[in-house]
Amino acid sequence: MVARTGLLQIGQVAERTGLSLRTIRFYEENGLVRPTSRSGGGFRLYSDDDVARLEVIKRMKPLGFRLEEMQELLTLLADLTERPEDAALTDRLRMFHEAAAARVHALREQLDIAERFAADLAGRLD
Amino acid sequence: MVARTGLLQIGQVAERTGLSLRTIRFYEENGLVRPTSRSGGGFRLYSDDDVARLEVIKRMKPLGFRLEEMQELLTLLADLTERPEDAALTDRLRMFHEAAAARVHALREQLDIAERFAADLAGRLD
DNA sequence: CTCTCCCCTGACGTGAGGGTCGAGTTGCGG
DNA sequence: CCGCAACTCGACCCTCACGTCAGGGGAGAG
Repeated sequence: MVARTGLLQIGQVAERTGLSLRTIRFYEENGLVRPTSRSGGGFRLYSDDDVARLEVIKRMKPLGFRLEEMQELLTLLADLTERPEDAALTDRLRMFHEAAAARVHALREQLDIAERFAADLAGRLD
Repeated sequence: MVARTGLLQIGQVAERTGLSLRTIRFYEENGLVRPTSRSGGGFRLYSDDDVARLEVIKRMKPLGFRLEEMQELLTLLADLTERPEDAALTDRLRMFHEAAAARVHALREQLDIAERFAADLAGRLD
């Protein structure tokens, strides 16, 4: 039985987020999400905040950022909620937004090409 | 000066297709596109058909097929133009089309998530 | 001839994970 | 308390589609 402390084991986190155990551990190795604590035996124990962080990463993934960049963006967003006035932070965020917009554009083009190719294939099926 | 035989060196093909030299060579290593011939010194010489083949591959890429699958699809399409009656070929093509449609769907979802995330970022820039 | 490109092969690196393994942990039922 | 199934651990190798680097060869201009 899991304690009602709200801490989850990696398997439960995986179920909740749709990420694989391996992926979650991989993110930790790369400094993206460290579990709040460990059990006596060494099991990773995640807080709701940890899970939220993982879910943000999951939402970022389609943008094609690298893990390193996602890490930067996560800490940037955290810093910004603490010091929203900081111009340097805002500038950095603007750059991320531009990159995201560019990526959205690229994704739209890919979708377009993919749709046309699928239509071509369909045309062959007469 | 390049001979007017219509044969292109790899660099010219790269320029024409937007693929990198490395990528073109890699495709050859994996049996996707073999240059029609070689110069005396061993330079790859590509015909227009070769280039067309590369361009088909480029259009397939957003669908996320693996190189092996692209190769199969390319030969399948070639076989189909020769024997359009063959039911086995048509079936195989139908499977490719289904996979393509699924991938298009997935791409659309990714685009959706990406757009929402970009909008979130924009919202932070007030 | 040299100079300057362009091209060659071969080997190793990278990014984001996936698979597998043997060993240790947890916690329930009895 | 013991047994046991389910869960987890770290460590390792595998994959895919290239990028990158090293060391060399070919083509044509001057």
